[in-house]
Amino acid sequence: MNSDNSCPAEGLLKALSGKWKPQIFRIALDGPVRFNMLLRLVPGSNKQSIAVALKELEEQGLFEKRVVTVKPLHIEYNLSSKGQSLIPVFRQLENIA
Amino acid sequence: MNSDNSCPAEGLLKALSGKWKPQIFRIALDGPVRFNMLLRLVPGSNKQSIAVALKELEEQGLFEKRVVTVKPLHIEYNLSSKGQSLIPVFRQLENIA
DNA sequence: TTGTATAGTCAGTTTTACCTGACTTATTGT
DNA sequence: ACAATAAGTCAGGTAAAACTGACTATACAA
Repeated sequence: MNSDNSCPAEGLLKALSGKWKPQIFRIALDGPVRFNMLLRLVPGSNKQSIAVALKELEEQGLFEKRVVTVKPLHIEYNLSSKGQSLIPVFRQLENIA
Repeated sequence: MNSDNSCPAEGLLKALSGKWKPQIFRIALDGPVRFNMLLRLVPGSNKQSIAVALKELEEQGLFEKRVVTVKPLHIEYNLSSKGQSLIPVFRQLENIA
């Protein structure tokens, strides 16, 4: 188990690491995301990977899951306040890259 | 191969991802780092992992390797200018965490 | 010349991450 | 009633990341 924290940034970096989470987070900047939507939007992705990524982003407290009880009844994921606090960081990374 | 870049931040996130790179980067904020130094400072690490991490950080252009030709002749790694541009981002992550 | 320190490499194994295809459950639309 | 869409789960397999222990090479120091 890793909670050594001599490096506080480690947890957040891990929360955004992996093959799909950066892309998913990026898309979530533009508004709520949904499972099948991501499956369509993220080229090369698959159900399992999207599901795992969404679960981890939620567990890490960056996304919030909610059931939307309108018309065709769906589930959406929004940035939590912690997730939103990452927006400027993410933008900064885009500038540097 | 992944150079899709619909997500510019992805490369930098990857460059700081993995079990050891965040800690190593964090230490490098305080000044030049060296192989055996990291082996001592990073608990639970091992030669191989440190070597791979340093190589990747260098390849990604965040670290610069140089041979220091003084007395006991050693090798040190410093933040490149790109690496330095990540400092405020890293600090921000520490604040959010 | 024997030993110690630095800075690694290499082969083999284990652990973690990711992928695939089949299956599920609930809610709609025709 | 039948098919479609949304949002998944599950088992099994492959690929990537990390770990271990043994080994190498160069420079000093005693």
